[in-house]
Amino acid sequence: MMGMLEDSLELIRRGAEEILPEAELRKKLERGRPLRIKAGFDPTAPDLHLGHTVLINKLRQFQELGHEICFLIGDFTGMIGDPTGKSKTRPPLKSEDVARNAETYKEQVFKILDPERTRVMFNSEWMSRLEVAGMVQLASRYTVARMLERDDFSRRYKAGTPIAVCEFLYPLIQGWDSVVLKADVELGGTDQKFNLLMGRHLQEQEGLEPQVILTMPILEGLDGVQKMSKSLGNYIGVGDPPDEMFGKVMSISDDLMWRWFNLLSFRPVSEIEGFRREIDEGRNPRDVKFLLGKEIVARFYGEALALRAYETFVARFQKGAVPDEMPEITLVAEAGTSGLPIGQALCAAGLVSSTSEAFRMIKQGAVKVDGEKVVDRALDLVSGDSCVCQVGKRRFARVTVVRS
RNA sequence: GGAGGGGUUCCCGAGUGGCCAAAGGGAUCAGACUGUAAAUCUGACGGCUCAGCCUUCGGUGGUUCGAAUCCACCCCCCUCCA
Repeated sequence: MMGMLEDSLELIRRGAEEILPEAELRKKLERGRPLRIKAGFDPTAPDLHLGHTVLINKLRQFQELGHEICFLIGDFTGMIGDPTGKSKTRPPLKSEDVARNAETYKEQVFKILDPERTRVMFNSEWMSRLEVAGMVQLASRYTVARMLERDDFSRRYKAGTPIAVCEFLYPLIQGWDSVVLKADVELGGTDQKFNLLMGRHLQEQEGLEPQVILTMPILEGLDGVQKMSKSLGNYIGVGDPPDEMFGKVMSISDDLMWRWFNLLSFRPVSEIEGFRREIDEGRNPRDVKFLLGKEIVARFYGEALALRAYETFVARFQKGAVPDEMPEITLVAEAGTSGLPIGQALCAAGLVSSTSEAFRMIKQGAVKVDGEKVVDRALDLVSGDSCVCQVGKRRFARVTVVRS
């Protein structure tokens, strides 16, 4: 029995940044009862991405250890917008946006979690009943000075960027969720630490046993610098098609690859260290990145599709093949003309954002039609013909021009 | 409530009457080199019917041959005082 406890703690610790206080977690585990594990998600992003999965994978581990997961969707807090890590106030979301986003969360999270052992909840359920008086009372539980201790609040305050008063409510509400749920453990990113601790504070005030907090590192996005997020466009969505998912993994830097291995791979730590040694001894890092790409695609699509994504990648980029699948676009030439000017065609096909950009790309030798570099910006795509248009290495479309 | 400072192209940030589609940096995109890496180098980076033309400098009016630059009012942000 003791051995099992140690094994559980070992698993829980893997990848975690901090467990506060770890002694309390041990005590809770020793009781041998399933714990209520809470994790809150802001319904601002319409799609889950790999950054979210760092935390969700951890939830799943708890689940496998027999604990109960509260997957809390902050549909109420979403109306405020979590200020964490932002340099400026986020515009409040419309309630219909929140609802729609929440639905996609719910659908996607079960790609990883076991629905049987997951309670999906919305904090509007109790928050909308709190009313203004309750809100005021909640707001009286904490002082402005202590609020300003929070990292990003103090930074923004000092830097002179605005902080909306309602942003102070965010941590309070998140903490109150823990009170309502009687959470034993709350998980969050490291940037959530303040909010998670607020839960402890409020639970204690309410005479409850305070929750243990567990923070997970924030996953950097494709750029390797900023945290992965939809709004920064540096993400891999769990719903991305296999080829795209694989390609995006391959585009990360070698340094970032290790970070991703650390936080996303289920491989034993020793195996990952082995890869490092092999690369030091001359193995091409690309080949190790292939393994990471396959593992991640396989997690969402299975081994077979992962293998195919890999093969497609090799064919496409190592052998320079034109992709099998690309958007098929039909464009209409103006009446009385024999075709469509290349600039307009590329723009209409969505390969460039303006005809100005099209001309620029042509000038820079980035445009190919049926594999041939375009040098003449006056070129027309002839009506009735179908051709493969390419801008740069990655943007393709099969364009057919028809007479109006 | 009072005093002062400020809002410039995706971001930061120069520009204080014509030489401004607006310096510089970042981001981004393309080309070269590669491993669709990273780093580096080169170039581009408002739009269009593209050697020309049209629309931008918080908003609305005004002065002027001409305004991002001057004036008036309005909106927003910051700082200090209360």
